[in-house]
Amino acid sequence: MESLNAAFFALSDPTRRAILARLAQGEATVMELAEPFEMSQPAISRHLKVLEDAALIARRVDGTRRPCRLRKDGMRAIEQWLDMMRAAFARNYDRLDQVLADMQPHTKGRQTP
Amino acid sequence: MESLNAAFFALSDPTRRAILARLAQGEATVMELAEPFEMSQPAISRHLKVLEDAALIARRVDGTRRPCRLRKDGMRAIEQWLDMMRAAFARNYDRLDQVLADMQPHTKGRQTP
DNA sequence: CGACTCCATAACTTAACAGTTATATAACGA
DNA sequence: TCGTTATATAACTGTTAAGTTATGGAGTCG
Repeated sequence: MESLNAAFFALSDPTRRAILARLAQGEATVMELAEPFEMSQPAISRHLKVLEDAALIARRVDGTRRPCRLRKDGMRAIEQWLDMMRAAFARNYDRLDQVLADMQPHTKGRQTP
Repeated sequence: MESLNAAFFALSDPTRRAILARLAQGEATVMELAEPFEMSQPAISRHLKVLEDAALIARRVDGTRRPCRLRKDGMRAIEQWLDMMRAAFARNYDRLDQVLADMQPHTKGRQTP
């Protein structure tokens, strides 16, 4: 899925995640979103474009402003992928020995003399 | 927060997601993981390193092989972030009037105090 | 030992990203 | 109309990513 690439990539940036967290509380304009960051407005505009292309936000037109709001499509795509992974994992993970193997702190394996 | 960067970034690549899907079915060596892809072995090794740094996989030592398996830490971090977002969103989005207001670009007046 | 397998690392190239400043557009307010 | 605000876009720069080939080490097996 091509859309997963964009969605996961968009979420890999802390500024963009912060923008999404802000938008979870409701609509906000570009300037309002930019305000908390030590970053130029064009930089924020580009982050917003990344989020929009990932179907994580949508914008509407209000005069000279472009209020942004969350869009759930991108999130849903991610959740579906996670569900799929979880299911596949659970299906093959019933074996207790593998569960136990997973619990060990990441092995360093010292076979080297 | 820092780990979310790495985890989301790791998942933004389709090759890496395919590797994870393969690992959901059980352990696999580097060569086994590389086999389905039209890509050199070093490329796969680097993808594996990205996944490992993101706490999405772990490797163990078995002779000359390095079998990889899924690790749930990275996934869990992502799920927690998604839960947090979902909660924040639901908290501010339950009110139907806001949903409706959000749908209609009705207001054009400024609220500037 | 010597050849072969498994894997990692280095060096390199190409492309994409994240930020900047400067500027353009469009709506608003006076 | 003119100045200001809100936003987008362009052009540029430094950084990082993803792939390649080449190579080397470590373990296995004849």
